[in-house]
Amino acid sequence: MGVNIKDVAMQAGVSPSTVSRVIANHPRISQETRDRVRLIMKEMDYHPNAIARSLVKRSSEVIGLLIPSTIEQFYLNPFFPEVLRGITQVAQHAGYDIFLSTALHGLNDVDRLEKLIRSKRVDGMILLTSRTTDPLLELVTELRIPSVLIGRPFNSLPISWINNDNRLAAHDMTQHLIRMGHRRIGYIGGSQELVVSLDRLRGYSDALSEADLKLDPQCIVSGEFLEDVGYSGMMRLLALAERPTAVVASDDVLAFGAMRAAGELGYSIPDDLAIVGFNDIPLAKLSNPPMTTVNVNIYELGVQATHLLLDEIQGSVRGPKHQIIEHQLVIRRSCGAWDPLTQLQGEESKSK
Amino acid sequence: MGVNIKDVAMQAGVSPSTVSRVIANHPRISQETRDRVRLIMKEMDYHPNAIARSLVKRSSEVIGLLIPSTIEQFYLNPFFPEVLRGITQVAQHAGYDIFLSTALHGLNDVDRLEKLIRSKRVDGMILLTSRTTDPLLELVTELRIPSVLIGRPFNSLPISWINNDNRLAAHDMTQHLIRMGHRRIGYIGGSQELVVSLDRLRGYSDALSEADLKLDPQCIVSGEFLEDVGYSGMMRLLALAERPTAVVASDDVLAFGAMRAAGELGYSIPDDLAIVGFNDIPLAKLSNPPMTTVNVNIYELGVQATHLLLDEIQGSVRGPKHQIIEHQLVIRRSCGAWDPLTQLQGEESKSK
DNA sequence: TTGTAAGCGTTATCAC
DNA sequence: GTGATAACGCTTACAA
Repeated sequence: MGVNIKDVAMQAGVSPSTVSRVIANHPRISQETRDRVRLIMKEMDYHPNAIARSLVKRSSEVIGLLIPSTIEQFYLNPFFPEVLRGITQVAQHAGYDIFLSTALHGLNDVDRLEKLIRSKRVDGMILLTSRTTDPLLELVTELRIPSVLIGRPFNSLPISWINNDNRLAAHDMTQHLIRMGHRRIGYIGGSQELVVSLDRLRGYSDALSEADLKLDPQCIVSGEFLEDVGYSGMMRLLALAERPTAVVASDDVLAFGAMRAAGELGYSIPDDLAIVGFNDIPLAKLSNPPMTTVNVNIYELGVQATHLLLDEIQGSVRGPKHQIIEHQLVIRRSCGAWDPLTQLQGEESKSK
Repeated sequence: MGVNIKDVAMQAGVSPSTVSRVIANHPRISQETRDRVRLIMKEMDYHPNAIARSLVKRSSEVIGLLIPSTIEQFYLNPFFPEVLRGITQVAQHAGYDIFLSTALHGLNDVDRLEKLIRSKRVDGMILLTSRTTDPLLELVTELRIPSVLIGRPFNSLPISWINNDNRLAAHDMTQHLIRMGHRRIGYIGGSQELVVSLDRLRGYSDALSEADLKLDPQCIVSGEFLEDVGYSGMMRLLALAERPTAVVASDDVLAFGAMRAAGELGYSIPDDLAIVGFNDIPLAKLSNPPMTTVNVNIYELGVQATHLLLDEIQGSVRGPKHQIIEHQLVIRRSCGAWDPLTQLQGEESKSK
């Protein structure tokens, strides 16, 4: 049905190889034939078959993205579209397409990933999270497929990664609350299996001990990165005999849930309770009051991850590379540290 | 490097065709050889090359998703991840993967789409929006590739689609405001090129004329589905000599922006101003006050679109099919019609 | 500068 | 039941 390279060749009175060379912009081809073949291609409305091309070139110009199987958590968190936006931006520019691995219902993540890679449909992988024990990470290093992790491996593994300094960010944010006079600070975190959760928790606890505040396990709750978890976590914290006066949530979505809980119970933020989040998702500035959070530059994480991956695919790097993306504390009103002067300079004040 | 079907065949002492049949679960194959081949496949850690398979079968078991070129607008609106969630859920179950078309920076949408389809990398397409004149829609019908539109074609085209009754939904929502006593109601809409915008605007205007309220063009502003547009749109409405007492935003993201503008100017919602949105994104219930909106069942749109597409790909349907997904008004507090009684029954009250 | 021919790793069509 | 063999549409030595 479709017109193929042979048809074009025949029509142009050349061989298929010549057509192929024209497509590939091969240098040693006469301007005349090049023009003629191009014309015929247009006339016949020829489009190369990418599948056939991939088969012989053993590369697909496609980047794979593995969506963790905890699929709802992922899609409901605005982190995902934002990092995807960064990834597509760079991929698009380089002529790469993106493959979302989702097939094979019932198989576990490892098998899904192995199948995706071994089926040769992608040239490289971007992994969107890392866990303390992470078979996916082990698999990609074992299969030696170009890959980049957004996050950091818990154990040392030969894989490239892009990350924030999550410990430092959480430390700075907690310290900010301490400096504002808070002495009892709660923490609502994501799943303890996720490395990012541990790093942020560590920063929180580091800041407390630096200030000679004791770490009370009662003040720490954790679950998935879901709004409901923030909600119920906050309920628990507020039910404590000795209530915290400030709460660090390790994700804006958690902070939203926390604010909702506090609001329903009649607490006023930030007067009765300071709440801060993490990530600076687009809606963080729209909450009421606007949320103090950490801008981790999600988009930039996606961008740099893709650059790193493309470098690796194109063989221009040897060995894994790492990169830390800057973060900024974004002080808005939910922490109670709103300085009207800064409002004159812009909509929000960024420190660090 | 990788082990292929020939290697397996040799090792198992059979022909490649036999191995292929084992993979395909061909019925006429002896249990004995089947078991032996399976064993060898495991031992050699063989994984079929999907590319080679696609080439000969002329199908990829991949669904294409075209991201409109106004990429930011898309990613920043939670509609996207939510519909993607529905799509992946069904695709995954059917063993299909998802391809996000993003490549070919600089080419326009039409060329991108044509290239994607003609390159044979996808078996079918899901289109995420429709415009009043939409070359993409024309292209997919012309190329006769299985496709489903989420939305509806503006002009009659032989394409399957899934949609809400957007006119009715906007009508009902506007009517709801009218019944609450509002006589001057503003409208903040998405781009006029989008069919969904027109349908919702139509519902709004229908409701007004049914109530013998005149349609004032001054009261209607439109732009992209971006928070900023809601913000500036609201500013404009509030600057009118005769201010509206209620505003219908044709998207929750617009409504968020509208609420932000009203908040900054010191209006209290819903006391001074009622604001309602559209779509019921996850964060709508978290706004302050919680947002009255229309639940259009985004996830379900994705699910049904994919079902329809798979039916079409698998050839089990002839001719385009259409389907309307139910919507529900979700009455929260931003419209001022909060009935404390309903709070006892659940977190929100749904009518219709 | 261009053509010939041998793959790339599968599946499908015949035979036997 | 199983095995040759010919596609699928393209790229790339190797020749010319």
